[in-house]
Amino acid sequence: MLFPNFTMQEQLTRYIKGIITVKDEELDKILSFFKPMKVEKNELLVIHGQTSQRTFFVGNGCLRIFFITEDGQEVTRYLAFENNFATALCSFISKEPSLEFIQALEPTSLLYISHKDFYHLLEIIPSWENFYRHYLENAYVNNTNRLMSFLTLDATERYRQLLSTNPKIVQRLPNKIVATYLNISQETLSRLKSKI
Amino acid sequence: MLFPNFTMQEQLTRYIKGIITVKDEELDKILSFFKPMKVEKNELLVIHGQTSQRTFFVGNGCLRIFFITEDGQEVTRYLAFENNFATALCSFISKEPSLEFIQALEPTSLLYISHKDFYHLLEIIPSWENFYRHYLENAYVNNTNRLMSFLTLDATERYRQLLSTNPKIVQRLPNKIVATYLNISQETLSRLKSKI
DNA sequence: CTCGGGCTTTGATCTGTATCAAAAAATATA
DNA sequence: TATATTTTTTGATACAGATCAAAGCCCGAG
Repeated sequence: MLFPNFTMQEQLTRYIKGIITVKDEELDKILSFFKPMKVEKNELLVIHGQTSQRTFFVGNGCLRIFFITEDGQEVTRYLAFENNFATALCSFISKEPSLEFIQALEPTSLLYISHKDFYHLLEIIPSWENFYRHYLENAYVNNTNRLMSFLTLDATERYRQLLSTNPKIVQRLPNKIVATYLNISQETLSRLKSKI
Repeated sequence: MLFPNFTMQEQLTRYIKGIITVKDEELDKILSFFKPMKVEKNELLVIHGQTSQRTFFVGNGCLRIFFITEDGQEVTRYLAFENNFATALCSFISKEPSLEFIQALEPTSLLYISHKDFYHLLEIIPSWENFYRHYLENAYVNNTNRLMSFLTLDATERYRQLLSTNPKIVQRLPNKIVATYLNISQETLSRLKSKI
Protein backbone atom coordinates (compact mmCIF):
# COMPACT_ATOMS: atom_id res chain seq x y z
CA MET A 1 0.00 0.00 0.00
CA LEU A 2 1.33 3.36 -1.00
CA PHE A 3 -0.57 5.53 1.46
CA PRO A 4 -1.40 3.25 4.30
CA ASN A 5 -2.72 6.07 6.47
CA PHE A 6 -4.62 7.97 3.92
CA THR A 7 -7.95 6.54 4.99
CA MET A 8 -7.35 7.00 8.70
CA GLN A 9 -6.42 10.66 8.28
CA GLU A 10 -9.56 11.06 6.26
CA GLN A 11 -11.61 9.38 8.93
CA LEU A 12 -10.23 11.77 11.51
CA THR A 13 -10.84 14.73 9.23
CA ARG A 14 -14.43 13.73 8.84
CA TYR A 15 -14.77 13.28 12.59
CA ILE A 16 -13.32 16.71 13.35
CA LYS A 17 -15.35 18.45 10.68
CA GLY A 18 -18.46 16.88 12.09
CA ILE A 19 -17.85 18.83 15.27
CA ILE A 20 -16.11 22.09 14.44
CA THR A 21 -15.44 24.35 11.47
CA VAL A 22 -11.74 24.62 10.68
CA LYS A 23 -9.72 26.21 7.90
CA ASP A 24 -7.72 23.79 5.78
CA GLU A 25 -4.38 24.99 7.08
CA GLU A 26 -5.58 24.57 10.66
CA LEU A 27 -6.76 21.08 9.88
CA ASP A 28 -3.40 20.23 8.36
CA LYS A 29 -1.69 21.52 11.45
CA ILE A 30 -3.95 19.42 13.65
CA LEU A 31 -3.46 16.27 11.60
CA SER A 32 0.29 16.72 11.60
CA PHE A 33 0.34 15.95 15.33
CA PHE A 34 -1.46 12.65 14.97
CA LYS A 35 0.83 9.69 14.33
CA PRO A 36 -0.31 6.34 12.96
CA MET A 37 0.28 3.14 14.85
CA LYS A 38 -0.75 -0.50 14.72
CA VAL A 39 -1.33 -2.67 17.76
CA GLU A 40 -1.94 -6.36 18.07
CA LYS A 41 -4.88 -8.02 19.74
CA ASN A 42 -4.56 -7.86 23.54
CA GLU A 43 -1.71 -5.37 23.45
CA LEU A 44 -1.78 -2.73 26.19
CA LEU A 45 -1.45 0.93 25.23
CA VAL A 46 -1.68 2.48 28.67
CA ILE A 47 -0.48 0.72 31.73
CA HIS A 48 -1.84 1.27 35.21
CA GLY A 49 0.27 3.79 37.08
CA GLN A 50 1.60 5.44 33.96
CA THR A 51 0.66 9.01 33.20
CA SER A 52 -1.49 8.82 30.12
CA GLN A 53 0.48 10.70 27.56
CA ARG A 54 -1.70 9.92 24.61
CA THR A 55 -5.15 10.15 23.15
CA PHE A 56 -6.10 7.56 20.55
CA PHE A 57 -8.34 7.73 17.53
CA VAL A 58 -9.39 4.30 16.29
CA GLY A 59 -9.15 3.88 12.51
CA ASN A 60 -9.94 0.22 12.55
CA GLY A 61 -10.38 -2.30 15.34
CA CYS A 62 -11.37 -1.80 18.95
CA LEU A 63 -9.92 -0.39 22.16
CA ARG A 64 -11.20 -0.86 25.65
CA ILE A 65 -10.51 1.19 28.74
CA PHE A 66 -10.68 -0.79 31.95
CA PHE A 67 -9.47 -0.93 35.51
CA ILE A 68 -8.95 -3.68 38.04
CA THR A 69 -10.63 -3.69 41.44
CA GLU A 70 -8.93 -4.53 44.72
CA ASP A 71 -10.12 -8.11 44.52
CA GLY A 72 -8.81 -8.52 41.00
CA GLN A 73 -11.97 -8.04 38.95
CA GLU A 74 -11.68 -6.27 35.62
CA VAL A 75 -14.23 -3.54 34.98
CA THR A 76 -14.58 -2.07 31.49
CA ARG A 77 -15.31 1.63 31.55
CA TYR A 78 -15.37 2.38 27.84
CA LEU A 79 -15.23 0.68 24.47
CA ALA A 80 -14.17 2.48 21.30
CA PHE A 81 -14.66 1.10 17.81
CA GLU A 82 -13.59 2.73 14.53
CA ASN A 83 -14.02 6.51 14.27
CA ASN A 84 -13.94 7.05 17.98
CA PHE A 85 -11.51 8.51 20.41
CA ALA A 86 -10.27 6.64 23.47
CA THR A 87 -8.46 8.35 26.32
CA ALA A 88 -7.84 7.59 29.94
CA LEU A 89 -9.49 10.96 30.33
CA CYS A 90 -9.25 11.35 34.10
CA SER A 91 -5.54 10.88 34.01
CA PHE A 92 -5.35 13.07 30.92
CA ILE A 93 -7.15 15.84 32.80
CA SER A 94 -5.46 15.50 36.15
CA LYS A 95 -2.04 14.56 34.80
CA GLU A 96 -1.94 11.97 37.57
CA PRO A 97 -0.81 8.43 36.82
CA SER A 98 -3.57 6.44 35.19
CA LEU A 99 -5.73 4.14 37.28
CA GLU A 100 -6.85 2.61 34.03
CA PHE A 101 -5.52 0.42 31.27
CA ILE A 102 -6.16 0.78 27.56
CA GLN A 103 -6.05 -2.41 25.55
CA ALA A 104 -6.70 -3.46 21.97
CA LEU A 105 -9.38 -6.14 21.75
CA GLU A 106 -8.79 -6.70 18.06
CA PRO A 107 -5.86 -5.98 15.76
CA THR A 108 -6.19 -2.21 15.69
CA SER A 109 -4.84 0.64 13.60
CA LEU A 110 -5.06 4.03 15.16
CA LEU A 111 -3.79 7.58 15.29
CA TYR A 112 -2.42 8.97 18.49
CA ILE A 113 -1.53 12.41 19.74
CA SER A 114 0.56 13.16 22.80
CA HIS A 115 -0.81 15.00 25.77
CA LYS A 116 1.74 17.78 25.18
CA ASP A 117 0.78 18.22 21.53
CA PHE A 118 -2.90 18.11 22.39
CA TYR A 119 -2.50 21.01 24.82
CA HIS A 120 -0.25 22.77 22.33
CA LEU A 121 -3.08 22.63 19.82
CA LEU A 122 -5.42 24.14 22.40
CA GLU A 123 -3.13 27.13 22.49
CA ILE A 124 -2.41 27.67 18.83
CA ILE A 125 -5.78 26.76 17.30
CA PRO A 126 -8.74 28.50 18.91
CA SER A 127 -11.29 26.15 17.42
CA TRP A 128 -9.45 23.21 18.98
CA GLU A 129 -10.59 24.50 22.37
CA ASN A 130 -14.04 24.24 20.95
CA PHE A 131 -13.39 20.72 19.74
CA TYR A 132 -12.16 19.73 23.18
CA ARG A 133 -15.20 21.30 24.79
CA HIS A 134 -17.47 19.18 22.66
CA TYR A 135 -15.37 16.14 23.39
CA LEU A 136 -15.68 16.75 27.12
CA GLU A 137 -19.38 17.45 26.91
CA ASN A 138 -19.91 14.26 25.03
CA ALA A 139 -17.79 12.24 27.45
CA TYR A 140 -19.72 13.73 30.35
CA VAL A 141 -23.12 12.90 28.91
CA ASN A 142 -22.04 9.33 28.12
CA ASN A 143 -20.69 8.84 31.58
CA THR A 144 -23.79 10.18 33.22
CA ASN A 145 -25.99 7.91 31.16
CA ARG A 146 -23.86 4.98 32.13
CA LEU A 147 -24.00 6.01 35.78
CA MET A 148 -27.78 6.26 35.58
CA SER A 149 -28.03 2.84 33.98
CA PHE A 150 -26.21 1.26 36.91
CA LEU A 151 -28.31 3.14 39.44
CA THR A 152 -31.67 2.35 37.92
CA LEU A 153 -31.52 -0.84 35.84
CA ASP A 154 -31.04 -4.47 36.79
CA ALA A 155 -28.78 -6.83 34.83
CA THR A 156 -31.43 -7.83 32.29
CA GLU A 157 -32.47 -4.26 31.63
CA ARG A 158 -28.86 -3.14 31.20
CA TYR A 159 -28.29 -5.91 28.68
CA ARG A 160 -31.43 -5.00 26.76
CA GLN A 161 -30.40 -1.37 26.72
CA LEU A 162 -26.94 -2.27 25.45
CA LEU A 163 -28.45 -4.39 22.69
CA SER A 164 -30.56 -1.52 21.51
CA THR A 165 -28.07 1.34 21.85
CA ASN A 166 -24.81 -0.43 21.09
CA PRO A 167 -25.42 -3.80 19.45
CA LYS A 168 -21.88 -3.85 18.04
CA ILE A 169 -20.51 -4.47 21.48
CA VAL A 170 -22.57 -7.63 21.89
CA GLN A 171 -21.96 -8.77 18.31
CA ARG A 172 -18.23 -8.23 18.08
CA LEU A 173 -16.90 -8.93 21.52
CA PRO A 174 -16.75 -12.10 23.61
CA ASN A 175 -19.21 -12.56 26.48
CA LYS A 176 -16.37 -12.24 28.92
CA ILE A 177 -15.73 -8.64 27.90
CA VAL A 178 -19.40 -7.73 27.52
CA ALA A 179 -19.94 -8.96 31.07
CA THR A 180 -17.19 -6.71 32.44
CA TYR A 181 -18.80 -3.81 30.58
CA LEU A 182 -22.24 -4.52 32.07
CA ASN A 183 -20.65 -5.21 35.45
CA ILE A 184 -22.19 -8.65 35.83
CA SER A 185 -20.61 -12.09 35.91
CA GLN A 186 -20.15 -14.14 32.74
CA GLU A 187 -22.51 -16.75 34.12
CA THR A 188 -25.29 -14.24 34.67
CA LEU A 189 -24.82 -12.81 31.18
CA SER A 190 -24.96 -16.28 29.68
CA ARG A 191 -28.14 -17.06 31.59
CA LEU A 192 -29.94 -13.88 30.65
CA LYS A 193 -28.94 -14.14 27.00
CA SER A 194 -30.63 -17.54 26.81
CA LYS A 195 -33.80 -16.09 28.32
CA ILE A 196 -34.12 -13.17 25.90
CA MET B 1 -28.81 44.64 55.34
CA LEU B 2 -27.62 47.22 52.90
CA PHE B 3 -25.76 44.98 50.47
CA PRO B 4 -27.37 41.63 50.87
CA ASN B 5 -25.52 40.10 47.93
CA PHE B 6 -22.12 41.52 48.54
CA THR B 7 -20.81 38.35 50.10
CA MET B 8 -22.23 36.03 47.51
CA GLN B 9 -20.69 38.00 44.65
CA GLU B 10 -17.43 37.86 46.53
CA GLN B 11 -17.74 34.13 46.97
CA LEU B 12 -18.29 33.71 43.26
CA THR B 13 -15.37 36.01 42.49
CA ARG B 14 -13.10 33.93 44.66
CA TYR B 15 -14.36 30.76 43.01
CA ILE B 16 -13.75 32.08 39.50
CA LYS B 17 -10.33 33.49 40.34
CA GLY B 18 -9.37 30.14 41.79
CA ILE B 19 -9.79 28.68 38.33
CA ILE B 20 -8.93 31.31 35.73
CA THR B 21 -7.17 34.65 35.44
CA VAL B 22 -9.51 37.45 34.46
CA LYS B 23 -9.18 41.20 34.13
CA ASP B 24 -11.36 43.21 36.49
CA GLU B 25 -13.62 44.50 33.75
CA GLU B 26 -14.13 40.97 32.45
CA LEU B 27 -15.00 39.81 35.93
CA ASP B 28 -17.52 42.63 36.31
CA LYS B 29 -19.06 41.65 33.02
CA ILE B 30 -19.31 38.04 34.15
CA LEU B 31 -20.80 38.90 37.54
CA SER B 32 -23.34 41.20 35.94
CA PHE B 33 -25.07 38.17 34.42
CA PHE B 34 -25.49 36.38 37.72
CA LYS B 35 -28.70 37.27 39.57
CA PRO B 36 -29.30 36.61 43.26
CA MET B 37 -32.21 34.52 44.45
CA LYS B 38 -33.47 32.90 47.63
CA VAL B 39 -35.28 29.60 47.77
CA GLU B 40 -37.06 27.87 50.60
CA LYS B 41 -36.36 24.43 51.90
CA ASN B 42 -37.76 21.76 49.55
CA GLU B 43 -38.45 24.23 46.77
CA LEU B 44 -37.80 22.92 43.25
CA LEU B 45 -35.64 24.98 40.90
CA VAL B 46 -35.72 22.70 37.88
CA ILE B 47 -38.65 20.54 37.10
CA HIS B 48 -38.47 17.29 35.19
CA GLY B 49 -39.22 17.84 31.51
CA GLN B 50 -38.23 21.46 31.59
CA THR B 51 -35.26 22.62 29.58
CA SER B 52 -32.71 23.67 32.16
CA GLN B 53 -32.26 27.34 31.52
CA ARG B 54 -30.09 28.07 34.49
CA THR B 55 -26.89 27.29 36.28
CA PHE B 56 -26.80 27.90 40.03
CA PHE B 57 -24.00 28.98 42.32
CA VAL B 58 -24.77 28.26 45.97
CA GLY B 59 -23.94 31.14 48.32
CA ASN B 60 -25.46 29.53 51.34
CA GLY B 61 -27.50 26.37 51.84
CA CYS B 62 -27.67 23.23 49.78
CA LEU B 63 -29.02 22.05 46.43
CA ARG B 64 -29.50 18.53 45.25
CA ILE B 65 -29.86 17.20 41.74
CA PHE B 66 -31.91 14.06 41.51
CA PHE B 67 -34.07 11.98 39.23
CA ILE B 68 -36.88 9.52 39.75
CA THR B 69 -36.76 5.98 38.41
CA GLU B 70 -39.59 4.18 36.65
CA ASP B 71 -40.67 2.55 39.88
CA GLY B 72 -40.72 5.85 41.72
CA GLN B 73 -37.38 5.75 43.55
CA GLU B 74 -35.50 9.00 43.96
CA VAL B 75 -31.81 8.87 43.08
CA THR B 76 -29.57 11.78 44.05
CA ARG B 77 -26.92 12.47 41.44
CA TYR B 78 -25.22 15.48 42.97
CA LEU B 79 -25.20 17.60 46.11
CA ALA B 80 -23.90 21.18 46.13
CA PHE B 81 -23.18 23.12 49.31
CA GLU B 82 -21.95 26.72 49.54
CA ASN B 83 -19.37 27.83 46.99
CA ASN B 84 -20.34 25.22 44.45
CA PHE B 85 -22.16 25.21 41.18
CA ALA B 86 -25.15 23.03 40.48
CA THR B 87 -26.49 22.42 36.99
CA ALA B 88 -28.59 19.81 35.33
CA LEU B 89 -25.54 19.59 33.09
CA CYS B 90 -26.76 16.98 30.62
CA SER B 91 -29.78 19.03 29.81
CA PHE B 92 -27.64 22.17 29.79
CA ILE B 93 -25.32 20.56 27.23
CA SER B 94 -27.89 18.86 25.08
CA LYS B 95 -30.54 21.57 25.39
CA GLU B 96 -33.03 18.73 25.76
CA PRO B 97 -35.66 18.84 28.51
CA SER B 98 -34.19 17.88 31.85
CA LEU B 99 -34.60 14.36 33.15
CA GLU B 100 -33.53 15.72 36.50
CA PHE B 101 -34.87 17.89 39.27
CA ILE B 102 -32.95 20.48 41.27
CA GLN B 103 -34.21 21.05 44.78
CA ALA B 104 -33.13 23.09 47.81
CA LEU B 105 -32.59 20.90 50.86
CA GLU B 106 -32.12 23.89 53.16
CA PRO B 107 -33.15 27.53 52.90
CA THR B 108 -30.71 28.54 50.19
CA SER B 109 -29.38 31.77 48.73
CA LEU B 110 -27.81 31.50 45.36
CA LEU B 111 -26.77 33.24 42.17
CA TYR B 112 -28.08 32.03 38.87
CA ILE B 113 -27.17 32.63 35.26
CA SER B 114 -29.34 31.74 32.31
CA HIS B 115 -28.24 29.29 29.70
CA LYS B 116 -28.36 32.03 27.10
CA ASP B 117 -26.18 34.39 29.10
CA PHE B 118 -23.75 31.62 29.92
CA TYR B 119 -23.22 30.91 26.23
CA HIS B 120 -23.08 34.61 25.52
CA LEU B 121 -20.18 34.85 27.98
CA LEU B 122 -18.42 32.03 26.15
CA GLU B 123 -18.47 34.19 23.06
CA ILE B 124 -17.47 37.55 24.47
CA ILE B 125 -14.96 36.49 27.14
CA PRO B 126 -12.28 34.10 25.91
CA SER B 127 -11.21 33.06 29.39
CA TRP B 128 -14.79 32.02 30.12
CA GLU B 129 -14.34 29.21 27.63
CA ASN B 130 -11.41 28.23 29.75
CA PHE B 131 -13.52 28.41 32.90
CA TYR B 132 -16.15 26.22 31.32
CA ARG B 133 -13.51 23.75 30.24
CA HIS B 134 -12.31 23.40 33.80
CA TYR B 135 -15.86 23.11 35.00
CA LEU B 136 -16.53 20.29 32.55
CA GLU B 137 -13.28 18.53 33.35
CA ASN B 138 -14.09 18.67 37.02
CA ALA B 139 -17.63 17.43 36.49
CA TYR B 140 -16.30 14.59 34.37
CA VAL B 141 -13.76 13.48 36.94
CA ASN B 142 -16.34 13.59 39.73
CA ASN B 143 -18.79 11.57 37.72
CA THR B 144 -16.23 8.97 36.81
CA ASN B 145 -15.19 8.57 40.42
CA ARG B 146 -18.79 8.16 41.40
CA LEU B 147 -19.32 5.62 38.63
CA MET B 148 -16.27 3.68 39.81
CA SER B 149 -17.50 3.71 43.38
CA PHE B 150 -20.74 2.03 42.35
CA LEU B 151 -18.93 -0.51 40.23
CA THR B 152 -16.35 -1.52 42.78
CA LEU B 153 -17.59 -0.81 46.31
CA ASP B 154 -20.34 -2.38 48.41
CA ALA B 155 -22.74 -0.34 50.54
CA THR B 156 -20.48 -0.21 53.60
CA GLU B 157 -17.44 0.80 51.59
CA ARG B 158 -19.36 3.52 49.78
CA TYR B 159 -20.56 4.90 53.08
CA ARG B 160 -17.04 4.87 54.52
CA GLN B 161 -15.72 6.60 51.42
CA LEU B 162 -18.43 9.25 51.67
CA LEU B 163 -17.59 9.84 55.33
CA SER B 164 -13.97 10.43 54.52
CA THR B 165 -14.31 12.46 51.31
CA ASN B 166 -17.50 14.35 52.01
CA PRO B 167 -18.45 14.22 55.68
CA LYS B 168 -20.67 17.31 55.34
CA ILE B 169 -23.19 15.26 53.41
CA VAL B 170 -23.59 12.82 56.28
CA GLN B 171 -23.53 15.53 58.94
CA ARG B 172 -25.91 18.00 57.42
CA LEU B 173 -28.46 15.91 55.58
CA PRO B 174 -31.09 13.44 56.80
CA ASN B 175 -30.47 9.72 56.35
CA LYS B 176 -33.20 9.58 53.80
CA ILE B 177 -31.28 11.83 51.42
CA VAL B 178 -27.88 10.29 52.16
CA ALA B 179 -29.36 6.90 51.30
CA THR B 180 -30.58 8.13 47.91
CA TYR B 181 -27.10 9.53 47.28
CA LEU B 182 -25.43 6.20 48.12
CA ASN B 183 -28.13 4.32 46.24
CA ILE B 184 -29.06 2.10 49.16
CA SER B 185 -32.25 1.86 51.19
CA GLN B 186 -32.70 3.91 54.37
CA GLU B 187 -32.90 0.71 56.38
CA THR B 188 -29.56 -0.52 55.08
CA LEU B 189 -27.94 2.85 55.78
CA SER B 190 -29.33 2.85 59.31
CA ARG B 191 -28.02 -0.66 59.90
CA LEU B 192 -24.54 0.00 58.61
CA LYS B 193 -24.22 3.28 60.49
CA SER B 194 -24.84 1.41 63.74
CA LYS B 195 -22.12 -1.09 62.88
CA ILE B 196 -19.41 1.48 62.10
C1' DC C 1 -46.24 21.16 77.33
C1' DT C 2 -48.37 17.79 74.18
C1' DC C 3 -49.93 16.01 70.13
C1' DG C 4 -49.07 14.30 65.34
C1' DG C 5 -46.39 13.23 61.45
C1' DG C 6 -42.34 12.34 59.78
C1' DC C 7 -37.87 10.23 60.33
C1' DT C 8 -35.05 6.22 62.13
C1' DT C 9 -34.37 1.75 63.93
C1' DT C 10 -35.10 -3.18 64.32
C1' DG C 11 -36.85 -7.62 62.82
C1' DA C 12 -38.32 -11.08 59.34
C1' DT C 13 -38.41 -12.46 54.82
C1' DC C 14 -37.36 -12.51 49.86
C1' DT C 15 -34.70 -11.95 45.63
C1' DG C 16 -31.13 -10.98 42.16
C1' DT C 17 -26.83 -11.97 41.31
C1' DA C 18 -22.28 -13.73 42.83
C1' DT C 19 -19.54 -17.67 43.46
C1' DC C 20 -17.98 -22.31 42.99
C1' DA C 21 -17.83 -26.41 40.29
C1' DA C 22 -18.13 -29.08 36.37
C1' DA C 23 -19.80 -30.23 31.71
C1' DA C 24 -20.21 -28.80 26.95
C1' DA C 25 -18.92 -26.13 23.09
C1' DA C 26 -15.92 -23.45 20.43
C1' DT C 27 -11.41 -22.13 19.00
C1' DA C 28 -6.63 -22.48 18.54
C1' DT C 29 -2.46 -25.43 18.11
C1' DA C 30 0.17 -29.15 16.70
C1' DT D 1 -7.38 -34.74 12.28
C1' DA D 2 -6.47 -34.93 17.04
C1' DT D 3 -5.40 -32.34 21.18
C1' DA D 4 -5.07 -28.54 24.12
C1' DT D 5 -7.01 -24.27 25.60
C1' DT D 6 -10.30 -21.00 26.15
C1' DT D 7 -15.08 -19.66 26.36
C1' DT D 8 -19.78 -20.61 27.35
C1' DT D 9 -23.37 -23.03 29.56
C1' DT D 10 -25.70 -25.28 33.34
C1' DG D 11 -26.46 -26.49 38.17
C1' DA D 12 -26.23 -25.82 43.21
C1' DT D 13 -25.47 -22.80 46.88
C1' DA D 14 -24.60 -18.44 49.43
C1' DC D 15 -25.20 -13.70 50.57
C1' DA D 16 -25.80 -8.55 50.27
C1' DG D 17 -29.16 -5.71 50.35
C1' DA D 18 -34.23 -4.90 49.11
C1' DT D 19 -38.80 -4.90 50.80
C1' DC D 20 -42.47 -5.15 54.13
C1' DA D 21 -44.01 -4.31 58.71
C1' DA D 22 -44.10 -2.39 63.11
C1' DA D 23 -42.18 0.00 66.96
C1' DG D 24 -39.58 3.91 68.74
C1' DC D 25 -37.90 8.48 68.45
C1' DC D 26 -37.66 13.27 67.50
C1' DC D 27 -39.06 17.73 66.50
C1' DG D 28 -42.09 21.37 65.14
C1' DA D 29 -46.91 23.44 65.38
C1' DG D 30 -50.31 24.80 68.20
